Amino acid sequence: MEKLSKEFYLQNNVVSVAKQLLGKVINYQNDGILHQLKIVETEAYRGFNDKACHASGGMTKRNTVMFMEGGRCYIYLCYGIHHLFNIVTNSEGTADAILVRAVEPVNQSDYIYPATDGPGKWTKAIGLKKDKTGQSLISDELFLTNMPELSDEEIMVSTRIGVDYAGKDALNPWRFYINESEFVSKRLKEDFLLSEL
DNA sequence: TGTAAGATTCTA
DNA sequence: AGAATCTTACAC
Repeated sequence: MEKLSKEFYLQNNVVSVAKQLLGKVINYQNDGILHQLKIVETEAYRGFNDKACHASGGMTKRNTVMFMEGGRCYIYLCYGIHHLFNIVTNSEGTADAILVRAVEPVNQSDYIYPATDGPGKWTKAIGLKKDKTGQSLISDELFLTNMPELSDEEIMVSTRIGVDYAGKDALNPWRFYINESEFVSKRLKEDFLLSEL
């Protein structure tokens, strides 16, 4: 499959890119194994005007990579335990990023993996940790491959999980997931299909 | 140097 | 519903 190019990550609408990422495959070379995981759940975080975003208070040591040019990963430690993986998008100076909340193994033999139905779970399953933050997604070690775009009838829209502290911004419908996937981390009763928007 | 708060997960 | 667990950010 074709590797996603720099141009894909440089798009300036992070909410749109979060939708486009559904169905695409994360390829991660680790321990001599090429892990291939299909993205089934994402959340968009906007650098500007989004209190839920780590960059809303400006640049810090942790979030510096979010301000860099799109096409890198931003991985941080959550609750002292979980390594959460984000895809940085847009041009340099704009701190947009997309959290990958759930994936499913591509190959049948990969189902030996531990659970991959949560943002902290899937990174643990393949040994992807915060020491890889800033890593290019156009590298041989870590990259995404393209897949046919999904239709609006297959995509569910939702509010983002665990960001109540963000007040009004917590209401933004910026979480997306593949409805038919068994690996989605959480379903809310108010979620709806993108085609019904 | 001290402290409060997590983009979560697991258990009771 | 509550604990686990520790880095990060920011106040003093």
